[in-house]
Amino acid sequence: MSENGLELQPIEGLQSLKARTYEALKTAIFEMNLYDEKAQLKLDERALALKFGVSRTPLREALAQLEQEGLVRTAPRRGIFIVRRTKAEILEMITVWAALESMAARLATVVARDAEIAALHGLTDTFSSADVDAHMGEYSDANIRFHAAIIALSRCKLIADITSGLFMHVRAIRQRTIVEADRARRSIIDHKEIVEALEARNGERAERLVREHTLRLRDHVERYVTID
Amino acid sequence: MSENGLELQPIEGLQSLKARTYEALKTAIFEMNLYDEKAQLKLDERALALKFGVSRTPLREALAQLEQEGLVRTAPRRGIFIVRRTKAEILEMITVWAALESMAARLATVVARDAEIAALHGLTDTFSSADVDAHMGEYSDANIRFHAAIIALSRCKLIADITSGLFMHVRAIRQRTIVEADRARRSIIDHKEIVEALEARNGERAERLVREHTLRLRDHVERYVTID
DNA sequence: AAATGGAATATTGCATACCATGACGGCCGC
DNA sequence: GCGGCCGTCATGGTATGCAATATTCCATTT
Repeated sequence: MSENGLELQPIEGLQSLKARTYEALKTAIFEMNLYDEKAQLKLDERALALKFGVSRTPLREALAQLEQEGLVRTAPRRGIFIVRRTKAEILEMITVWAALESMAARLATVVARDAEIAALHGLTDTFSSADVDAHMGEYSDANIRFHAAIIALSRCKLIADITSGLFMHVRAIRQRTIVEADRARRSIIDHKEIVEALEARNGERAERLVREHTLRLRDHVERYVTID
Repeated sequence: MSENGLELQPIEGLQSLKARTYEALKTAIFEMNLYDEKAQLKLDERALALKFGVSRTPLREALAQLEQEGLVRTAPRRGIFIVRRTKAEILEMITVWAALESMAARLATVVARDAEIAALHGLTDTFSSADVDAHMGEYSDANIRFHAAIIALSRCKLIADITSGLFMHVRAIRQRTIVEADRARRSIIDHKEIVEALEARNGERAERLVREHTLRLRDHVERYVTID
């Protein structure tokens, strides 16, 4: 790459402390939400500042951003608390997801190129209904990428932004969700029907299929997943 | 209320400077976007701190939140810039709005009570197609409240939050939009059909009507509204 | 012994001072 | 005369210190 052999990737290493602290906190909060379950939801500014090796100022600015994003809630003289999503909130997120992805599918039938839609086959055809049980992990990955692909095909950056923000909150639950085999089989069928609708440029049908598919996920979570 | 007759509401008057600065900046940015058109997009931390009578610290925390929200962008040593939305971004926002409000209408057919749906008549029946021309201002208000009411009926707080965030960005454009009389007449008819679908508890139809209604607005903006 | 009030402590909110860095202008050299 | 380089200045980034307030515990009183 570089003429003198030095691996100098476009710097990128030196952002502001605020930005780096923001990212670090985000992942830290995510980790805590995953593993520590009921553990300490209370954070301490100075302890965090010490832990990250920065002053309280950039840390507080990062916290202000996270508060705006709804990940933490700061109570004066009480501490900073990690906001834990209730099951109702998770369900609302999946509902919004359904609305946005179904709209994305509609848009995709208008703006996506044939080749792009055809590429979706690579995320569905590799899994036959038979061997889903054996490769559940891989399928879960392909599942997520399939939905992300549809959103990308819509060319709507705002939908992509909002859904990625939602995904960040939901993935903790999603990983906890036991995806039974029969749901996966149904999912695969759904996906193939969605691809067919996209290829037929049938916006109404694609939208409806995606919506129903995701709303089924919501109902499943509502019935069988327990949070807290 | 209180046993000794004293009317003591929990003070509530004093928020943190950060919160108040945040609100003040938000409205200030909105005002600038409305009137100053091409005017100064560059802000100065110290000048703003002086203007608001606070130190740079709470001001910067408020700016961090606004940056997270996408209203401003801060460039080191260059200044803080008000982010101006492009027309494409506005169109994306209306598209997302269509997706969310149509989903809200669907949800409303399930969870809303009859009385709540009936209350929508108060926002539509007062305007006959005839006298729309005379009371365009009032109609514009009722129009906005009608859509807000549908979202409220869905009982989905997340949809309400996201759409109110979008509205904040779009209203500057919405106010600039010349709502011609024939669009208003069409709009009234649409609204009445939507109320009918809600009363009939026809989720599919309510969703479709709301979606098409809002997507028509998008197409109108795309064709006839110029930004910048 | 229990309850209440006060004091001490701990923790956040805010302000100020300093630092690092990029922009801009002047000066020097070609 | 023009262009490049260097120095100064302006501006956002960071650290630290002080003030305000909530919490908690202990002492005193009933």
